[in-house]
Amino acid sequence: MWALKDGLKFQANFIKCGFTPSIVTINQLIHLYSKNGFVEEANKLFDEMPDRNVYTWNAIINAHTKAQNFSKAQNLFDAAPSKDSVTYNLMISGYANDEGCEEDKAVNLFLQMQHEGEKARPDEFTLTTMLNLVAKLRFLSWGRQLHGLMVKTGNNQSQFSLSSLIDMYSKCRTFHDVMRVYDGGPCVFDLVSKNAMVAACCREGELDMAEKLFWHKPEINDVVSWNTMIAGYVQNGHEEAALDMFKCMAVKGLKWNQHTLASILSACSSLKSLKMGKQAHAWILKEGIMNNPFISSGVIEVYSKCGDMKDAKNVYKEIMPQNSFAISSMIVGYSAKGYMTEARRLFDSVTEKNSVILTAMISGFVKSNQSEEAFELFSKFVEKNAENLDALMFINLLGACTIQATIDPGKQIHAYLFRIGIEMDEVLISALVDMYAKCGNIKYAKQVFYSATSRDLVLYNVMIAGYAHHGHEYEAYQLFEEMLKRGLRPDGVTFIAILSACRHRGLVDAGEKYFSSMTEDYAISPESDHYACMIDLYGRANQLEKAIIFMERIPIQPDAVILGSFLNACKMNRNVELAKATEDKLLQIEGDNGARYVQLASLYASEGKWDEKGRIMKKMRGNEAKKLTGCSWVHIGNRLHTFTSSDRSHSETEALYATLKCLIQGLQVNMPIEIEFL
DNA sequence: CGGAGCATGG
Repeated sequence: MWALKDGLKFQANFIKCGFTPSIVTINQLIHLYSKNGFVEEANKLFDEMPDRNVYTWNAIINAHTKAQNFSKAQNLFDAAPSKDSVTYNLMISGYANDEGCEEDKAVNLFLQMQHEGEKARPDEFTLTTMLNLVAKLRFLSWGRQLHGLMVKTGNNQSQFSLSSLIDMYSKCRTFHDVMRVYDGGPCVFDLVSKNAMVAACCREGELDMAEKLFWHKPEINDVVSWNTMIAGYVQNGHEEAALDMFKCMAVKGLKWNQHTLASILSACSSLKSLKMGKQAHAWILKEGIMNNPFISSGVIEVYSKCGDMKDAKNVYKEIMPQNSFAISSMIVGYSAKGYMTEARRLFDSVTEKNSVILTAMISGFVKSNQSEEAFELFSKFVEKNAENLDALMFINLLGACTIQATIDPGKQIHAYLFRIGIEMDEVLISALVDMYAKCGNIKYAKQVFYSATSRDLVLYNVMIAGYAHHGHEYEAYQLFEEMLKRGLRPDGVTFIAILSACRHRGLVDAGEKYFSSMTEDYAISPESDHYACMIDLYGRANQLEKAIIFMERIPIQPDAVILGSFLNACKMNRNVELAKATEDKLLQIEGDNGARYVQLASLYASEGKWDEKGRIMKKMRGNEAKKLTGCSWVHIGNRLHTFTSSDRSHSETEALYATLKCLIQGLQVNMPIEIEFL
């Protein structure tokens, strides 16, 4: 192929001499120009050609699809006197890779192609492009059909089809099929297929396997291989390993790029490492890659996660355009610091609000315990923007219901989900089950759980926790067994749920059985929640001696969670001496947590040791520990009413206290009570 | 003379 300069020279010459080159030559020139971004030049050549063949049409269509001029490309496609597979493939790949929502056009062209017969039969190029598209859309059933067609037409043996199939099955979240393709493939993999396989393992959380593949013939690894591994570490919470790989890349003489830095920024955010984040930021500025939206939002995310909202804002002001993820990071950052006014102001200033931004604002409200605002914002938004809703936002809203323990908004959201026909995946179903369980309706939780077509570990975990929460320990055990039968491997969260089930009824034997099964059968190392559960269990079963022995055997430094449980166990078993010793340790760790002082104070009060209680309360004031005021609340209609102790601020306070008085009197004389609500 | 695959966000 010519260099661009030679092409231009050649064209100038033939114009000067009045010589007309062959179609093939002009086709090559059109191709050369389009590859270098000279679409206008290519167009001119095309327009002035006396004769054209199918290559000519393909070259000019290619020029326009690559320049994202789809209407022009489509017009040329429609006008082309003859079309072959390449003509179709160009259009399909153009629509498939477009950022807009033109995917259906790619699918329609693919379907149209089936009627073309010999002239334009779908080939390996068509099938890999289509696999790429269904991977992007996560349409597993279409992917399977394309795989079938590939096998039928004998197009499943090349490295291209191999990598596309691995990628498609991996992105459609069926690792089982990835392995089938991998095991059925050839002995030798090219680099792209290898990289696709490493990425698939990382996506599945199979890091050991990913590492094994990566370090097999490491000399062929390229920047993509390294980026894949780094991203895999970050996504699986191994930020330190990612940073090691990042440094190692430089040693091996491989150059970092935007993908590398995007993952590294994400690692810095997770580690809350402002220092490393700033170093990455400096490198990014030097390389001039701030215009990449992944990078700019990543930098903002670092500052915002580290709580440095001043610098986050400075960066935010500099970047243009401000993409949704940058805005979202700012809102989340403000919310985490409790700057809800700033968060709201930024949110209101955004003219084009999409679901990413809305979800950030809603999640900010939920996390700062302003569930009412979250609901209000949602209903306001939903009126004018009903099509722009996604699952994550509903998961946040359901989280708000769970925190408030208010079932009515939860039910409304559930009904709404049905009405808009959103895809009910495991995550959404889990959020619904959790909401119903924590809002007190285990029956609905169960119904939703059994309505799910497939159940993953998280879904089992929330259901088991739901049963435990409601004291249905038998159902919890049964579900745990069912989960094992279906080949799911329990994790630490499962055991917290199952141990809680034991704890509620003081079922010591069962608890001990599950606790040892966790460490021995599943090699899960217990965390403080597990230890706390066991101590609580012994406490409730009035077996303080066992709790004491258990405490001594805990291999980790007891933290506030463990000591808190132990203190409760002492309280339940009326061992004030031991409680006092625990108290000192606890206050050493958590001197600023007011709730601890209250816990201690109530322990002494229950023993009638008023002097001790006074001593603790004094100590609390001395340390300026603050306890959040406990409150009760009730949802009526669309309003939330909250009440704190001896609170008379409610607008209906007189009527409320009158009703309360009436209720108390009714209870005292043991009479049926009739109350009319407003 | 042409067309395809792997790595980065809530």
